[in-house]
Amino acid sequence: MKKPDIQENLKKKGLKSTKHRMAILDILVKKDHPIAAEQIFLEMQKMAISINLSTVYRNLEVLAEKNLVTKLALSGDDRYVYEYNRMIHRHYLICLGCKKILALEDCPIKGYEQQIESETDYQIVGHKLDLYGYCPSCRKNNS
Amino acid sequence: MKKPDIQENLKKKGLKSTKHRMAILDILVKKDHPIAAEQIFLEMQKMAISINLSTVYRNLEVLAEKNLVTKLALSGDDRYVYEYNRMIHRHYLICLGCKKILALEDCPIKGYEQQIESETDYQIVGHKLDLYGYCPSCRKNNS
DNA sequence: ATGCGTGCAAAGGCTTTGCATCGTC
DNA sequence: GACGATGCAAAGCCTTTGCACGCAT
Repeated sequence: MKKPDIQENLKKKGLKSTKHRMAILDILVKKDHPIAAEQIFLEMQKMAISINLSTVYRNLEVLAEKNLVTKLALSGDDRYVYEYNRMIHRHYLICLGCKKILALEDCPIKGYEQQIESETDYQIVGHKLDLYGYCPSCRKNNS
Repeated sequence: MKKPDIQENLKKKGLKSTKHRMAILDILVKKDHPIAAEQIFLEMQKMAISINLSTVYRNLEVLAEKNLVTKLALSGDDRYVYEYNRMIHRHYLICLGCKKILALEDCPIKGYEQQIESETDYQIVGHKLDLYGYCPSCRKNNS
């Protein structure tokens, strides 16, 4: 995504376009998997952008509130990870060896939500599905 | 589950049967949904069992290590929840209104894991599926 | 008797917040 | 110029840990 698009995005949501905010969104847009606040912080340092970790958190909070970013609690890591909200329904495949996260785009439970809705009388608004396992290189090292 | 069974369970795993440990297991066995360490702590106080919160955590850790208990990170709550390990594959339906957790026993993604295994060359060892929505009573109050 | 279990207090890690200052609109 | 954004430091929350004491086997 280009810089003007990001600015446009922020404007639409009523958020100011600061260099910090844009850089955070830019980093997230370029990642195809969720990352922790600290990783964003470190990437910004690499990019020679001076920022405070609490500012990262505050921006992530606002961006999540405006639905530009999604905040996730995946197992296997005890902190939150964040990703750019592509408005695509996604699942994750997490390697228990190296903690690498892969995004999966297809969803096997379309019909399941409806089934549960009728069974429980809940209104289902979403779901979270993560797969756990070992990636090819961790499989080699373990066996 | 009866007290002797719990003791037997602990013994088999090489764990001493202290009154604390047995009470924690007993509480978890009786719950049909996962709860936080603090809730266990509070229930024990109600039962007039004096215990320190860190002891609760330490016991949960050992019990999870021995696979008698499962430690879960569900979204919507920023702390861990624990449940007795019934050796049943389970999913959860979490009410976004009142945070109530319902356990679901059927699993819609049996074949999906295999599909992903062949697609990604990962070795899949498990998955986590949670549904989110609003329970009947929260539906009423919101609408 | 030995080693695991416990209480207490303190530390740890991630995240949030208060306050004064700075930057964007 | 107004109000949101930021840095810094401190606090908050959940969880873990060190150490001395107590209890189950």
